[in-house]
Amino acid sequence: MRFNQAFIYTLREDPREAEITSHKLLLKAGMILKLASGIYTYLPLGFRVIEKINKIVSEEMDRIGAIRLLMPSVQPKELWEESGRWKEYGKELLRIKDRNDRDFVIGPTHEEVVVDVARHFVRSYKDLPLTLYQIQTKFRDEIRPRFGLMRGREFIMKDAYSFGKDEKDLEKSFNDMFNAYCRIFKRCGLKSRAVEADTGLIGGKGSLEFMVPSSVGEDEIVCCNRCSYAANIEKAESRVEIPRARPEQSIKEVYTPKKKTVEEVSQFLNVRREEIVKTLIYKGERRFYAFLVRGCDELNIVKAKRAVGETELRPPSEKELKDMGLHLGFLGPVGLKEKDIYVLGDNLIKDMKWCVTGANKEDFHLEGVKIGRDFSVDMYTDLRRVKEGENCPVCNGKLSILRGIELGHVFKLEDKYSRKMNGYFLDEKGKKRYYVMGCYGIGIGRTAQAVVEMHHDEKGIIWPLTVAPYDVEIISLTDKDYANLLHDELEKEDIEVLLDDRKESPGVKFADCDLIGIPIRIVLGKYLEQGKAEVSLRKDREKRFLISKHEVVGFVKNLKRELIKEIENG
RNA sequence: CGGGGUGUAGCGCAGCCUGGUAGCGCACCUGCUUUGGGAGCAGGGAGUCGGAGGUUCAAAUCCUCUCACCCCGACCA
Repeated sequence: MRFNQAFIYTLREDPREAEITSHKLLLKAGMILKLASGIYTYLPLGFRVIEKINKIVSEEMDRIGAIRLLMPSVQPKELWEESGRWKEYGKELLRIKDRNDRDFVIGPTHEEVVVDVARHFVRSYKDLPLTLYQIQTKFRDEIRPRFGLMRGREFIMKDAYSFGKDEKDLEKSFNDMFNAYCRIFKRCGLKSRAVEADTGLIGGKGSLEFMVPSSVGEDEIVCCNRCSYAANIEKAESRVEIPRARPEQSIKEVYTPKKKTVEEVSQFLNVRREEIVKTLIYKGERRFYAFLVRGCDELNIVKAKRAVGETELRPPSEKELKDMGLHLGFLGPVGLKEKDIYVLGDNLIKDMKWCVTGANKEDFHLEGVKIGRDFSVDMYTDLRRVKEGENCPVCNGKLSILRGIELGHVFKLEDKYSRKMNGYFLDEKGKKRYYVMGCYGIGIGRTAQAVVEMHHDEKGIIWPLTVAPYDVEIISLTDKDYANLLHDELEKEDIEVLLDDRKESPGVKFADCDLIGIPIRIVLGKYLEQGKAEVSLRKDREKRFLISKHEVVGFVKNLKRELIKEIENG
């Protein structure tokens, strides 16, 4: 490909809309163009990267026997009513009407459609297990699109769905998929890490996310320094030393004027934060809940939601609090039952013999409160957010918290959708049974951007060869004829080559080459008089090779092979 | 949805406070020169000043409303 034909337009200045490096670079290098918030055109260069990733993904899917198809992105409401998600999904689901006023959705995911496909054809246990996948554009009306392709509203996703006879089939498909994902991210030049995760809206039991550690990641992951334990903060657990408690006392009301925060109360009453029980009131779809955690802990809202089976929890309004006779800053568990509030306690408060709580009365707290005697808890569970430095729940090692970009997610769905949508088959005994399903996603665009985030320098992108838009860029400074010849020869050898044939100064060509990030560069310039071309790598410009004209093609072929091997060996 | 910010040529910005009919750099077009790290000279094209309404002899500039986009938070496979 010649630059003049390639539709490449780079930006000289930083685009104002971008904040993080990978987003800036994708825009500057002319890889993507924004059309609306969270909606992007993949320009020719960016699209080549997408296609490279798609190819790696489909090769790995094919390797584990998954079958590719393509499902519609516009889907009828009826299907979503069958699964119950027409009601559940909320505003993120883009709903549209056709000319006859019939309701449709733009697919944010394809469980419904794929079950519909399977149930049309798969009636016998002999057809199982089966895994179907597609690579397709999806739409989720995200509340806040951000960081370019990192969190778009329209985005390309590989989604796969496995259908099995039983748990054993599911286990096998799940493991195959897990291994495929490891290979995919490795081949893209990324160091991914699988972490335990909350299953969220899609539901089901087992769930692992594939994360790439990065400071710009939107998720927090908890990792053990000793064993392989790793979990999304939403799900993570830990072991905590519980300090020795004070002896039991009788309950006593104390005057605490304007002391609203745990910190203030702790200082004013001279008690440790661990001795205070913090009461957080939330309103769900069904009722009000009180979540009790130690004063030194924070409530993990995802765990809270899971515990009460609510999809949404919001803090009560001032009026709602007032109506219940409660005061922000002086909330406490004593007497909440009478107000018909469901009380949940974090596991760590269960054995407290003595604590300080709000008195549910302006400017007063209670001391010497004892659980069971002074108030009761409807349910104990893990509600707290894990903190850096706590102990690993598996091996007691130290936990650290880092940020990560979620690139893939594998779920065990079991029969959640097949049951609701009557997706069944007949087993060996002719008995009707529901598909045991798994679902597996990879964000393609997000993966592309994560690669940029991990591989760049101050000059631009440094594509790993496996996902680079081109393998080689030729910068021709003198001899046009030879440049053209070399270009054609390389193409003949299946080397993807970009020849910069623009009438630009050398500086511009070098700068663009570094910005766009093609892994191998061939400069045809002053050494051409000696019959030599100059070959260098984007990742290390210090190393340069002067290669005789007739050996260039062979040399580059070798180089490409080596670069690929390097990536695949990690 | 709450808080903050920005909309002026393809991109990045100045002009707005103090109203007088739009400017800079880059990019683009033409010509000549230049050619190993974002070239020089000369000439040129390009803007409903986000939109609507209002105030005024006169609005990019002042007022009201509105839309879009960005950031933080809430939220989210």
